Amino acid sequence: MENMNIKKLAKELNLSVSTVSKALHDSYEIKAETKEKVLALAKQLNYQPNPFASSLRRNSSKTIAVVIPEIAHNFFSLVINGIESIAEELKYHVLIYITHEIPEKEEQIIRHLLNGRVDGILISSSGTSNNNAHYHELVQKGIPFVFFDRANFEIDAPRVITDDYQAGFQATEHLIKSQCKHFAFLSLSNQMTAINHRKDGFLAALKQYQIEPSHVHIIEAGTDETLSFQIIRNFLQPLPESLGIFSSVEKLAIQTYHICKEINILIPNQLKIISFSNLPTAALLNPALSTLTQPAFSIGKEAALLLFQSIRNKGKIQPITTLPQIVLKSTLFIRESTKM
Amino acid sequence: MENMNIKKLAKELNLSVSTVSKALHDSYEIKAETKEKVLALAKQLNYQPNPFASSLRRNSSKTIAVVIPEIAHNFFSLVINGIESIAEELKYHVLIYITHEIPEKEEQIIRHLLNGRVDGILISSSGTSNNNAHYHELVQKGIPFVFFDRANFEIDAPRVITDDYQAGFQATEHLIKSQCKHFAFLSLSNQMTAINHRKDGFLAALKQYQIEPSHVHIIEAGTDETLSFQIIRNFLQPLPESLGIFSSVEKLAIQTYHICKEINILIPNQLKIISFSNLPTAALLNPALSTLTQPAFSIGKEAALLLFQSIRNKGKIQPITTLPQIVLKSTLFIRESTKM
DNA sequence: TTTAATTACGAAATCGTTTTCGTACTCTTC
DNA sequence: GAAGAGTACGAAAACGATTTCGTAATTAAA
Repeated sequence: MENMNIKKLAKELNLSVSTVSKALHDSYEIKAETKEKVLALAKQLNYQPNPFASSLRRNSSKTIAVVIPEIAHNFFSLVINGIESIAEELKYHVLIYITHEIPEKEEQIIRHLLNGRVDGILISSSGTSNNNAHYHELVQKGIPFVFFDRANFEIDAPRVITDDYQAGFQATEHLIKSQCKHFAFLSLSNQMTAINHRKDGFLAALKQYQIEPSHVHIIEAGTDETLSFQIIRNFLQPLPESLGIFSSVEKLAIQTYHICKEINILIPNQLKIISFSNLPTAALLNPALSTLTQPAFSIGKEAALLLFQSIRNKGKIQPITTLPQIVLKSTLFIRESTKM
Repeated sequence: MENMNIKKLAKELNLSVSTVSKALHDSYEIKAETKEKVLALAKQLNYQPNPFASSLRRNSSKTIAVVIPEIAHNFFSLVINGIESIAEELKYHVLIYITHEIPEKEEQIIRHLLNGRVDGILISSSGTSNNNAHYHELVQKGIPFVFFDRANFEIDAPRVITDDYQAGFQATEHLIKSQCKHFAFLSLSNQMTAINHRKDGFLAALKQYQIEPSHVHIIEAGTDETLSFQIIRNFLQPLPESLGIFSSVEKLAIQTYHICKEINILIPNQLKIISFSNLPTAALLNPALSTLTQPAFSIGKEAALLLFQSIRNKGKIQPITTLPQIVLKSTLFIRESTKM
């Protein structure tokens, strides 16, 4: 009795394979009595259908993929939590792929997923916007996908994002009102939509308050750890007067903290800093870090819901509707790192 | 040309399906010229074999599962990073399942995976040791699995763990030498092997230094967030004199920090604390947190390597060998939270 | 009583691969 | 030139489910 399968089950029951299959799927063709017998023996013999045979025949995998730049990152792991909460409920399986912020890696992963292994994909893009071919291939193949956080706006796919522009504006306004004179925006690259929206908000606020352009600094630190350390350190030496930093991602804020500790810059006296972050310890840092916190869990949940909606609608006639775009709000937490 | 498959490919090439399949797998039966033609057209038409048909026939899925208590947790996400690094190299896919620390959930997940969806499983157990039936079923079905961090020692499966006893001893010794008088161990439950080993090390150190048993406190805070907050808060009021806390997990240490902030307990003056933790911001906390840091990435890597070894050996005659158990060392970082 | 519909099941095709055979054909070798 | 070995391919049987179609047996309708 090494492996149970539907054939053995049928033989044991003196029924045909098709009858058993139908009984297991509660088909109207099978009478209640037979169904009960089948279910009972299936449970007793611990029968579980072979998922590959099933997927092959049905052409659906009950599996989705999550493609993210990194996983050891509070934001993304919280998003996964949200995704999992929905997937688990719908009995879907979740495959994880990590791009390590390498666009080519993302392309390769997406291209691989064209083979039908998954019914849908959730993507937080690592891509530069100049190569969208792989997304178009997904569209062509009819594989549903949803962007979250880092969306590609040139692609017609549903997305769940946050109010990055407004949040950026708000954070910057806060720095301005905290009497900063110089303003720096810490960015990973100028190719990521979410980060660019934050930057736009930053710049808009500075413009509105008529900040001298020479007092505005855009620092592109990149994704390489040691390199970004150097870039930030260089920027801080010599230290601009009354500097207010708006970090677009948590990692760069933490690096800035480390550097300040190392070269004895006092926060918030000499430098104020606010950052996008989902750090559970933001309030416990020395000094407590002011943050813009994204509703990461909800982002995951909403993105998953959108994806499953697309999966369900597949094949059906799509009503001419506006592209689903969900915008969630980040929350501003003012703490000591931006104290006057 | 909706979906490419091997049949269409064969027709296009005027070859049989079997020849094409063999050519794609570089079989010696096919001559070089034919192989080239097949490969060329396959690439041109963007042919990718259907993974389910392949898995069904080969009875292998090129997929592993990772079953963990939670994901929004520095330790586990770093472990996943390690696992992914190996899986990616071997072109395996990684499914993630989260138990939320619920043993029944773990059982259910494992039982589901008996259907052959994955070639192997990496488990950090949420289980109480009194129910091992699902592990035995895995053994019976011949599905390889490896424990990491939270192992079940009653099950004969390879495992990757850390030197929890020694680390616990070392941490406690450090607290003793920092002039603490009372000692508390913060635990999630008394059912998790790794945590119990840490506790054993804790108790052994206290015994060796002849600490009065009435000065030793074991706090089982449980996995529920609000409840554990209360339990810790209650313990700290009134505050035992010269208290040294050894937290077996990061989360409880962070909660302790929050509580101390709230009720104005000064660390390290009134209370010293050291914790197992992979927090990237441990050194930036107020005060900087002394930690025992597990080599999380390596744990993931080693566990994955063991698993793939088991997968490869499957079916082959197992040499009578000792059960693979890899013990990695945690690192002690002494910081301000345990300063005299 | 005949016809039509309904009920409950089974045979067989199908999903897209992989793999086991079988077999023409060429090439040695004695 | 007969036997044996090697080369290069094809036919067909798996893998384990799902689903279409067909059909006996019963019931309902006319």
